[in-house]
Amino acid sequence: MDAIQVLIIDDHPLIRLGVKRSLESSGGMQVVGECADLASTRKWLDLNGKAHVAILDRSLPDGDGLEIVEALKAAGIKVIVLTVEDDDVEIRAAIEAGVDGYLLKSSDTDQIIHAIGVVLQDAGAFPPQVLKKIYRGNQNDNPISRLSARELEIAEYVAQGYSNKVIGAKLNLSDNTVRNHLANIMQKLDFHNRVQVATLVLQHLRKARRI
Amino acid sequence: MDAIQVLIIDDHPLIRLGVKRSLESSGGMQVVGECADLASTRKWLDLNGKAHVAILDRSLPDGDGLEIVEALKAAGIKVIVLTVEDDDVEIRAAIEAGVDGYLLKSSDTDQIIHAIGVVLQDAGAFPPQVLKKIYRGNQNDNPISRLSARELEIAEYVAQGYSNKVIGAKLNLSDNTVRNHLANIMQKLDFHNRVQVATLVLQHLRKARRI
DNA sequence: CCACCAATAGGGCGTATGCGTTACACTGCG
DNA sequence: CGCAGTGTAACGCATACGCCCTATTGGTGG
Repeated sequence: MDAIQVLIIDDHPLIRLGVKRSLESSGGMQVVGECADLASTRKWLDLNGKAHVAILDRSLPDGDGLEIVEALKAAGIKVIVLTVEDDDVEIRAAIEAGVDGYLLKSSDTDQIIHAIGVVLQDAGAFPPQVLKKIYRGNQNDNPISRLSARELEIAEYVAQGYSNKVIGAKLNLSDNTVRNHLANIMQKLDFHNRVQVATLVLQHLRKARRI
Repeated sequence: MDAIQVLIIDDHPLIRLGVKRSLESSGGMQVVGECADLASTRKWLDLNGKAHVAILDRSLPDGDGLEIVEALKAAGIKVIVLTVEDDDVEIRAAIEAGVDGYLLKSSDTDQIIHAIGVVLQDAGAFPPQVLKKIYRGNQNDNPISRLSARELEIAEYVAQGYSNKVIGAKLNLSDNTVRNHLANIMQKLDFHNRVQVATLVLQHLRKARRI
Protein backbone atom coordinates (compact mmCIF):
# COMPACT_ATOMS: atom_id res chain seq x y z
CA MET A 1 0.00 0.00 0.00
CA ASP A 2 1.18 3.49 -0.80
CA ALA A 3 1.96 5.97 1.93
CA ILE A 4 -0.83 8.20 3.22
CA GLN A 5 -0.16 11.74 2.06
CA VAL A 6 -0.66 14.46 4.64
CA LEU A 7 -0.81 18.25 4.32
CA ILE A 8 -0.05 20.30 7.43
CA ILE A 9 -1.53 23.79 7.77
CA ASP A 10 -0.36 25.63 10.90
CA ASP A 11 1.40 28.91 11.51
CA HIS A 12 3.53 27.52 14.35
CA PRO A 13 6.74 25.97 13.06
CA LEU A 14 7.03 23.93 16.23
CA ILE A 15 3.65 22.32 15.77
CA ARG A 16 4.37 21.61 12.14
CA LEU A 17 7.59 19.93 13.09
CA GLY A 18 5.95 17.96 15.89
CA VAL A 19 3.14 16.69 13.70
CA LYS A 20 5.48 15.91 10.85
CA ARG A 21 7.88 13.88 12.93
CA SER A 22 5.20 12.00 14.78
CA LEU A 23 3.48 11.04 11.52
CA GLU A 24 6.62 10.05 9.71
CA SER A 25 7.95 8.01 12.59
CA SER A 26 4.70 6.07 12.75
CA GLY A 27 5.39 4.65 9.28
CA GLY A 28 3.10 4.70 6.29
CA MET A 29 2.59 8.46 6.38
CA GLN A 30 4.22 11.07 4.24
CA VAL A 31 4.01 14.82 4.74
CA VAL A 32 3.59 16.24 1.26
CA GLY A 33 3.12 19.89 2.18
CA GLU A 34 3.42 22.44 4.97
CA CYS A 35 1.57 25.74 4.88
CA ALA A 36 1.66 28.54 7.44
CA ASP A 37 -1.39 30.50 6.35
CA LEU A 38 -4.47 30.56 4.13
CA ALA A 39 -2.72 32.24 1.22
CA SER A 40 0.04 29.69 0.93
CA THR A 41 -2.49 26.88 1.28
CA ARG A 42 -4.49 28.24 -1.64
CA LYS A 43 -1.32 28.52 -3.66
CA TRP A 44 -0.41 24.95 -2.79
CA LEU A 45 -3.82 23.76 -3.97
CA ASP A 46 -3.56 25.78 -7.17
CA LEU A 47 -0.25 24.13 -7.95
CA ASN A 48 -2.14 20.88 -8.11
CA GLY A 49 -1.16 19.75 -4.65
CA LYS A 50 -2.62 16.36 -3.80
CA ALA A 51 -3.05 14.80 -0.37
CA HIS A 52 -5.31 12.37 1.43
CA VAL A 53 -5.62 14.30 4.67
CA ALA A 54 -5.02 17.86 5.87
CA ILE A 55 -4.19 18.70 9.47
CA LEU A 56 -5.60 22.20 9.89
CA ASP A 57 -5.09 24.85 12.55
CA ARG A 58 -7.88 27.36 13.13
CA SER A 59 -5.94 30.44 14.15
CA LEU A 60 -3.93 31.44 11.12
CA PRO A 61 -2.33 34.84 10.64
CA ASP A 62 -4.53 35.76 7.68
CA GLY A 63 -7.85 34.33 8.82
CA ASP A 64 -9.80 31.44 10.23
CA GLY A 65 -8.62 28.03 9.10
CA LEU A 66 -12.23 27.05 8.51
CA GLU A 67 -12.32 29.35 5.49
CA ILE A 68 -10.17 26.93 3.55
CA VAL A 69 -12.11 23.78 4.43
CA GLU A 70 -14.37 24.00 1.42
CA ALA A 71 -11.45 24.24 -0.99
CA LEU A 72 -9.71 21.31 0.66
CA LYS A 73 -12.81 19.14 0.49
CA ALA A 74 -13.29 20.11 -3.16
CA ALA A 75 -9.79 18.78 -3.81
CA GLY A 76 -10.79 15.48 -2.26
CA ILE A 77 -8.76 16.07 0.91
CA LYS A 78 -10.10 14.98 4.27
CA VAL A 79 -9.81 17.69 6.92
CA ILE A 80 -8.88 17.23 10.56
CA VAL A 81 -8.88 20.39 12.65
CA LEU A 82 -6.10 20.57 15.21
CA THR A 83 -6.54 23.52 17.50
CA VAL A 84 -6.49 24.88 21.04
CA GLU A 85 -10.08 26.17 20.87
CA ASP A 86 -12.27 23.87 22.89
CA ASP A 87 -15.34 26.07 23.16
CA ASP A 88 -18.55 24.39 22.09
CA VAL A 89 -19.23 27.32 19.78
CA GLU A 90 -15.93 26.78 18.01
CA ILE A 91 -16.39 23.07 17.71
CA ARG A 92 -19.84 23.43 16.26
CA ALA A 93 -18.61 26.01 13.78
CA ALA A 94 -16.00 23.52 12.61
CA ILE A 95 -18.50 20.72 12.20
CA GLU A 96 -20.82 22.98 10.26
CA ALA A 97 -17.90 23.84 8.00
CA GLY A 98 -17.73 20.14 7.18
CA VAL A 99 -14.53 18.98 8.82
CA ASP A 100 -13.98 15.25 9.25
CA GLY A 101 -12.24 15.37 12.60
CA TYR A 102 -11.53 17.71 15.48
CA LEU A 103 -8.51 17.29 17.71
CA LEU A 104 -7.19 19.45 20.51
CA LYS A 105 -3.55 20.44 20.52
CA SER A 106 -3.21 18.71 23.84
CA SER A 107 -3.79 15.45 22.01
CA ASP A 108 -1.26 12.70 22.11
CA THR A 109 0.56 11.80 18.94
CA ASP A 110 -1.17 8.43 18.87
CA GLN A 111 -4.55 10.11 18.76
CA ILE A 112 -3.60 12.06 15.68
CA ILE A 113 -2.40 8.99 13.85
CA HIS A 114 -5.52 7.16 14.89
CA ALA A 115 -7.73 10.03 13.70
CA ILE A 116 -6.11 9.99 10.28
CA GLY A 117 -6.86 6.31 9.94
CA VAL A 118 -10.45 6.90 10.96
CA VAL A 119 -11.24 9.74 8.56
CA LEU A 120 -9.73 7.83 5.64
CA GLN A 121 -12.46 5.29 6.21
CA ASP A 122 -14.99 8.09 5.75
CA ALA A 123 -15.78 8.15 9.45
CA GLY A 124 -15.74 11.15 11.77
CA ALA A 125 -12.87 11.52 14.22
CA PHE A 126 -14.25 13.33 17.24
CA PRO A 127 -12.77 12.26 20.58
CA PRO A 128 -15.04 11.89 23.61
CA GLN A 129 -13.75 15.08 25.22
CA VAL A 130 -14.81 17.02 22.13
CA LEU A 131 -18.21 15.36 21.80
CA LYS A 132 -18.93 16.02 25.44
CA LYS A 133 -18.47 19.75 24.84
CA ILE A 134 -20.96 19.77 22.00
CA TYR A 135 -23.47 17.81 23.96
CA ARG A 136 -23.30 20.10 26.95
CA GLY A 137 -23.42 23.06 24.61
CA ASN A 138 -26.69 21.87 23.12
CA GLN A 139 -28.29 21.56 26.51
CA ASN A 140 -28.28 25.10 27.81
CA ASP A 141 -28.32 26.53 24.32
CA ASN A 142 -26.99 30.04 24.02
CA PRO A 143 -29.58 32.27 25.73
CA ILE A 144 -28.61 35.17 23.48
CA SER A 145 -30.01 33.29 20.50
CA ARG A 146 -33.50 33.90 21.88
CA LEU A 147 -33.15 37.60 21.09
CA SER A 148 -34.50 39.05 17.85
CA ALA A 149 -32.16 40.87 15.51
CA ARG A 150 -33.33 44.26 16.72
CA GLU A 151 -33.01 43.25 20.36
CA LEU A 152 -29.50 41.98 19.78
CA GLU A 153 -28.60 45.25 18.12
CA ILE A 154 -29.78 47.17 21.16
CA ALA A 155 -28.09 44.75 23.55
CA GLU A 156 -24.81 45.42 21.79
CA TYR A 157 -25.20 49.15 22.27
CA VAL A 158 -26.04 48.57 25.93
CA ALA A 159 -22.80 46.61 26.25
CA GLN A 160 -20.93 49.63 24.95
CA GLY A 161 -22.19 51.72 27.84
CA TYR A 162 -24.67 53.93 26.00
CA SER A 163 -27.81 55.23 27.71
CA ASN A 164 -31.23 54.44 26.29
CA LYS A 165 -31.53 57.97 24.98
CA VAL A 166 -28.24 57.80 23.10
CA ILE A 167 -29.10 54.39 21.68
CA GLY A 168 -32.42 55.80 20.53
CA ALA A 169 -30.64 58.66 18.78
CA LYS A 170 -28.24 56.25 17.09
CA LEU A 171 -31.03 54.04 15.80
CA ASN A 172 -33.56 56.82 15.13
CA LEU A 173 -35.88 55.49 17.80
CA SER A 174 -37.69 57.02 20.70
CA ASP A 175 -35.93 56.33 23.97
CA ASN A 176 -39.22 54.84 25.09
CA THR A 177 -38.85 52.24 22.40
CA VAL A 178 -35.32 51.45 23.39
CA ARG A 179 -36.51 51.04 26.94
CA ASN A 180 -39.23 48.64 25.83
CA HIS A 181 -36.82 46.58 23.77
CA LEU A 182 -34.47 46.41 26.71
CA ALA A 183 -37.34 45.37 28.96
CA ASN A 184 -38.16 42.55 26.56
CA ILE A 185 -34.51 41.54 26.43
CA MET A 186 -34.28 41.39 30.17
CA GLN A 187 -37.48 39.40 30.39
CA LYS A 188 -36.25 36.88 27.83
CA LEU A 189 -32.93 36.47 29.59
CA ASP A 190 -34.37 36.62 33.09
CA PHE A 191 -32.18 39.60 33.94
CA HIS A 192 -33.03 42.62 36.03
CA ASN A 193 -30.65 45.31 34.89
CA ARG A 194 -28.63 46.43 31.92
CA VAL A 195 -25.25 45.51 33.34
CA GLN A 196 -26.17 41.83 33.23
CA VAL A 197 -27.18 42.24 29.61
CA ALA A 198 -23.86 43.96 28.89
CA THR A 199 -21.79 41.22 30.52
CA LEU A 200 -23.62 38.51 28.62
CA VAL A 201 -23.04 40.25 25.32
CA LEU A 202 -19.37 40.72 26.10
CA GLN A 203 -18.95 37.07 27.03
CA HIS A 204 -20.72 36.07 23.86
CA LEU A 205 -18.50 38.28 21.73
CA ARG A 206 -15.45 36.78 23.36
CA LYS A 207 -16.60 33.35 22.28
CA ALA A 208 -17.89 34.23 18.83
CA ARG A 209 -14.85 36.05 17.55
CA ARG A 210 -11.77 34.57 19.13
CA ILE A 211 -9.93 37.28 21.01
CA MET B 1 32.36 20.79 24.58
CA ASP B 2 29.61 18.78 26.25
CA ALA B 3 26.08 18.93 24.90
CA ILE B 4 23.74 21.57 26.27
CA GLN B 5 21.13 19.85 28.42
CA VAL B 6 17.57 21.00 27.95
CA LEU B 7 14.40 20.33 29.96
CA ILE B 8 11.07 20.72 28.18
CA ILE B 9 7.96 21.58 30.20
CA ASP B 10 4.78 21.64 28.14
CA ASP B 11 1.49 19.82 28.31
CA HIS B 12 1.18 19.48 24.54
CA PRO B 13 2.92 16.33 23.28
CA LEU B 14 3.17 17.85 19.82
CA ILE B 15 5.03 20.89 21.05
CA ARG B 16 7.36 18.73 23.14
CA LEU B 17 8.12 16.63 20.10
CA GLY B 18 8.62 19.66 17.90
CA VAL B 19 10.99 21.36 20.32
CA LYS B 20 12.86 18.15 21.00
CA ARG B 21 13.47 17.32 17.37
CA SER B 22 14.42 20.84 16.40
CA LEU B 23 16.94 21.04 19.24
CA GLU B 24 18.43 17.64 18.67
CA SER B 25 18.73 18.13 14.94
CA SER B 26 20.61 21.37 15.50
CA GLY B 27 23.45 19.46 17.13
CA GLY B 28 25.01 20.14 20.49
CA MET B 29 21.73 19.95 22.36
CA GLN B 30 20.35 17.11 24.39
CA VAL B 31 16.84 16.89 25.81
CA VAL B 32 17.29 15.45 29.28
CA GLY B 33 13.70 15.65 30.44
CA GLU B 34 10.13 16.21 29.36
CA CYS B 35 7.42 17.24 31.80
CA ALA B 36 3.74 17.82 31.08
CA ASP B 37 2.77 19.67 34.25
CA LEU B 38 4.01 21.34 37.43
CA ALA B 39 3.80 18.24 39.56
CA SER B 40 5.97 16.12 37.31
CA THR B 41 8.45 18.96 36.98
CA ARG B 42 8.81 19.17 40.76
CA LYS B 43 9.29 15.44 40.89
CA TRP B 44 11.91 15.63 38.17
CA LEU B 45 13.77 18.29 40.14
CA ASP B 46 13.53 16.29 43.34
CA LEU B 47 15.08 13.30 41.62
CA ASN B 48 18.16 15.44 41.17
CA GLY B 49 17.41 16.38 37.58
CA LYS B 50 20.09 18.59 36.09
CA ALA B 51 19.83 20.78 33.03
CA HIS B 52 21.28 23.98 31.64
CA VAL B 53 18.07 25.39 30.22
CA ALA B 54 14.35 24.79 30.63
CA ILE B 55 11.81 25.55 27.90
CA LEU B 56 8.67 26.38 29.84
CA ASP B 57 5.04 26.68 28.78
CA ARG B 58 2.78 28.96 30.80
CA SER B 59 -0.55 27.19 30.50
CA LEU B 60 -0.13 23.89 32.29
CA PRO B 61 -2.99 21.69 33.43
CA ASP B 62 -2.21 22.13 37.13
CA GLY B 63 -1.30 25.80 37.19
CA ASP B 64 0.73 28.64 35.74
CA GLY B 65 4.17 27.67 34.50
CA LEU B 66 5.58 30.74 36.22
CA GLU B 67 5.02 29.05 39.58
CA ILE B 68 7.90 26.72 38.94
CA VAL B 69 10.38 29.36 37.77
CA GLU B 70 11.81 29.95 41.23
CA ALA B 71 12.52 26.27 41.76
CA LEU B 72 14.17 25.98 38.36
CA LYS B 73 16.38 28.98 38.98
CA ALA B 74 17.32 27.58 42.39
CA ALA B 75 18.51 24.45 40.63
CA GLY B 76 20.74 26.58 38.41
CA ILE B 77 18.56 26.13 35.36
CA LYS B 78 17.99 29.01 32.96
CA VAL B 79 14.36 29.49 32.06
CA ILE B 80 12.94 30.40 28.65
CA VAL B 81 9.18 30.81 28.50
CA LEU B 82 7.59 29.49 25.33
CA THR B 83 3.95 30.42 25.12
CA VAL B 84 1.08 31.75 23.04
CA GLU B 85 0.29 34.59 25.46
CA ASP B 86 1.51 37.82 23.93
CA ASP B 87 -0.33 40.26 26.18
CA ASP B 88 1.89 42.88 27.76
CA VAL B 89 0.46 41.91 31.16
CA GLU B 90 1.55 38.32 30.69
CA ILE B 91 4.99 39.23 29.46
CA ARG B 92 5.62 41.55 32.34
CA ALA B 93 4.47 38.91 34.82
CA ALA B 94 6.99 36.51 33.34
CA ILE B 95 9.83 39.00 33.56
CA GLU B 96 8.94 39.76 37.16
CA ALA B 97 9.07 36.04 37.88
CA GLY B 98 12.69 36.16 36.71
CA VAL B 99 12.68 34.28 33.45
CA ASP B 100 15.70 34.62 31.17
CA GLY B 101 13.85 34.58 27.89
CA TYR B 102 10.37 34.87 26.41
CA LEU B 103 9.46 33.29 23.09
CA LEU B 104 6.13 33.03 21.33
CA LYS B 105 4.99 29.68 20.04
CA SER B 106 4.87 31.20 16.60
CA SER B 107 8.66 31.43 16.79
CA ASP B 108 10.81 29.73 14.25
CA THR B 109 12.97 26.85 15.41
CA ASP B 110 16.09 28.90 14.74
CA GLN B 111 14.93 31.53 17.19
CA ILE B 112 14.62 28.97 19.94
CA ILE B 113 18.08 27.60 19.37
CA HIS B 114 19.43 31.13 19.23
CA ALA B 115 17.66 32.03 22.48
CA ILE B 116 19.21 29.08 24.27
CA GLY B 117 22.66 30.22 23.22
CA VAL B 118 21.90 33.72 24.44
CA VAL B 119 20.64 32.85 27.90
CA LEU B 120 23.58 30.53 28.52
CA GLN B 121 25.75 33.62 28.24
CA ASP B 122 23.72 35.17 31.06
CA ALA B 123 21.94 37.51 28.67
CA GLY B 124 18.20 38.01 28.25
CA ALA B 125 16.48 36.54 25.21
CA PHE B 126 13.56 38.80 24.41
CA PRO B 127 12.80 39.18 20.71
CA PRO B 128 11.84 42.63 19.34
CA GLN B 129 8.19 41.69 18.94
CA VAL B 130 8.04 40.89 22.65
CA LEU B 131 9.91 43.98 23.78
CA LYS B 132 7.65 46.17 21.68
CA LYS B 133 4.66 44.84 23.58
CA ILE B 134 6.14 45.73 26.94
CA TYR B 135 7.10 49.18 25.79
CA ARG B 136 3.66 49.96 24.45
CA GLY B 137 2.14 48.48 27.57
CA ASN B 138 4.06 50.88 29.76
CA GLN B 139 2.75 53.86 27.83
CA ASN B 140 -0.97 53.78 28.46
CA ASP B 141 -0.59 51.97 31.77
CA ASN B 142 -3.63 50.05 32.87
CA PRO B 143 -6.23 52.62 33.98
CA ILE B 144 -7.68 50.14 36.45
CA SER B 145 -4.48 50.32 38.47
CA ARG B 146 -5.47 53.82 39.55
CA LEU B 147 -8.26 52.37 41.65
CA SER B 148 -7.79 51.69 45.35
CA ALA B 149 -8.33 48.16 46.66
CA ARG B 150 -11.78 49.01 47.94
CA GLU B 151 -12.77 50.67 44.72
CA LEU B 152 -11.61 47.69 42.72
CA GLU B 153 -13.65 45.42 44.96
CA ILE B 154 -16.76 47.47 44.29
CA ALA B 155 -16.00 47.70 40.58
CA GLU B 156 -15.91 43.90 40.45
CA TYR B 157 -19.34 43.66 42.03
CA VAL B 158 -20.61 46.24 39.58
CA ALA B 159 -19.32 44.06 36.75
CA GLN B 160 -21.38 41.20 38.13
CA GLY B 161 -24.54 43.23 37.66
CA TYR B 162 -25.34 43.97 41.30
CA SER B 163 -27.11 47.19 42.29
CA ASN B 164 -25.52 49.60 44.73
CA LYS B 165 -27.86 48.47 47.48
CA VAL B 166 -26.98 44.82 47.02
CA ILE B 167 -23.27 45.60 46.91
CA GLY B 168 -23.66 47.58 50.11
CA ALA B 169 -25.38 44.61 51.76
CA LYS B 170 -22.62 42.25 50.61
CA LEU B 171 -19.87 44.49 51.96
CA ASN B 172 -21.73 45.72 55.04
CA LEU B 173 -21.77 49.23 53.71
CA SER B 174 -24.42 51.86 53.29
CA ASP B 175 -25.59 52.10 49.70
CA ASN B 176 -24.62 55.76 49.96
CA THR B 177 -21.05 54.69 50.48
CA VAL B 178 -21.15 52.36 47.53
CA ARG B 179 -22.54 55.18 45.46
CA ASN B 180 -19.71 57.46 46.55
CA HIS B 181 -17.07 54.85 45.77
CA LEU B 182 -18.60 54.29 42.37
CA ALA B 183 -18.66 58.03 41.74
CA ASN B 184 -14.96 58.19 42.58
CA ILE B 185 -14.29 55.22 40.30
CA MET B 186 -16.10 56.84 37.43
CA GLN B 187 -14.28 60.11 37.99
CA LYS B 188 -10.90 58.39 38.00
CA LEU B 189 -11.65 56.48 34.84
CA ASP B 190 -13.51 59.34 33.15
CA PHE B 191 -16.60 57.21 32.81
CA HIS B 192 -20.21 58.28 33.15
CA ASN B 193 -22.10 55.11 33.96
CA ARG B 194 -21.67 51.74 35.58
CA VAL B 195 -21.82 49.72 32.39
CA GLN B 196 -18.56 51.26 31.24
CA VAL B 197 -17.02 50.30 34.56
CA ALA B 198 -18.32 46.77 34.15
CA THR B 199 -16.92 46.37 30.66
CA LEU B 200 -13.51 47.60 31.71
CA VAL B 201 -13.38 45.17 34.62
CA LEU B 202 -14.40 42.29 32.37
CA GLN B 203 -11.74 43.15 29.81
CA HIS B 204 -9.18 43.36 32.56
CA LEU B 205 -10.16 39.98 33.98
CA ARG B 206 -9.86 38.47 30.54
CA LYS B 207 -6.27 39.67 30.42
CA ALA B 208 -5.27 38.93 33.99
CA ARG B 209 -6.46 35.34 34.24
CA ARG B 210 -6.19 33.71 30.86
CA ILE B 211 -9.59 32.52 29.83
C1' DC C 1 1.49 68.68 64.02
C1' DC C 2 -0.65 69.64 59.87
C1' DA C 3 -2.01 68.41 55.17
C1' DC C 4 -3.73 65.06 52.45
C1' DC C 5 -6.15 60.97 51.00
C1' DA C 6 -8.96 56.73 51.39
C1' DA C 7 -12.93 54.92 53.47
C1' DT C 8 -17.07 55.58 55.56
C1' DA C 9 -21.80 57.82 55.85
C1' DG C 10 -25.41 60.89 55.01
C1' DG C 11 -28.72 64.60 52.36
C1' DG C 12 -30.70 66.57 48.30
C1' DC C 13 -31.83 66.95 43.46
C1' DG C 14 -32.64 65.77 38.87
C1' DT C 15 -32.53 62.22 35.55
C1' DA C 16 -32.28 57.44 33.96
C1' DT C 17 -33.84 53.07 34.45
C1' DG C 18 -36.99 49.10 35.31
C1' DC C 19 -41.81 47.54 35.22
C1' DG C 20 -46.50 47.27 33.87
C1' DT C 21 -49.68 48.38 30.53
C1' DT C 22 -51.78 49.79 26.22
C1' DA C 23 -51.86 50.58 21.28
C1' DC C 24 -51.03 50.20 16.37
C1' DA C 25 -48.73 48.91 11.98
C1' DC C 26 -46.41 45.39 9.48
C1' DT C 27 -44.85 40.74 8.21
C1' DG C 28 -45.13 35.97 7.60
C1' DC C 29 -47.30 31.61 8.25
C1' DG C 30 -50.79 28.10 8.61
C1' DC D 1 -58.10 35.33 6.23
C1' DG D 2 -56.75 35.41 11.08
C1' DC D 3 -53.17 35.14 14.26
C1' DA D 4 -48.51 35.28 16.19
C1' DG D 5 -44.40 37.73 16.35
C1' DT D 6 -41.94 41.96 15.92
C1' DG D 7 -41.06 46.82 15.95
C1' DT D 8 -42.65 51.01 17.19
C1' DA D 9 -44.49 54.48 20.64
C1' DA D 10 -46.44 56.43 24.78
C1' DC D 11 -47.79 56.99 29.91
C1' DG D 12 -47.27 56.54 34.94
C1' DC D 13 -44.94 55.04 38.89
C1' DA D 14 -41.33 53.54 41.93
C1' DT D 15 -36.71 52.97 42.32
C1' DA D 16 -31.93 53.30 41.01
C1' DC D 17 -28.45 56.06 39.48
C1' DG D 18 -25.30 60.05 38.72
C1' DC D 19 -23.78 64.34 40.69
C1' DC D 20 -23.62 67.86 43.82
C1' DC D 21 -22.36 68.71 48.94
C1' DT D 22 -20.73 68.01 53.95
C1' DA D 23 -18.52 65.31 57.66
C1' DT D 24 -15.85 62.02 60.51
C1' DT D 25 -12.17 58.71 61.11
C1' DG D 26 -7.65 56.68 60.41
C1' DG D 27 -3.40 56.41 58.15
C1' DT D 28 0.70 58.54 55.53
C1' DG D 29 4.00 61.86 54.57
C1' DG D 30 6.13 66.18 54.86
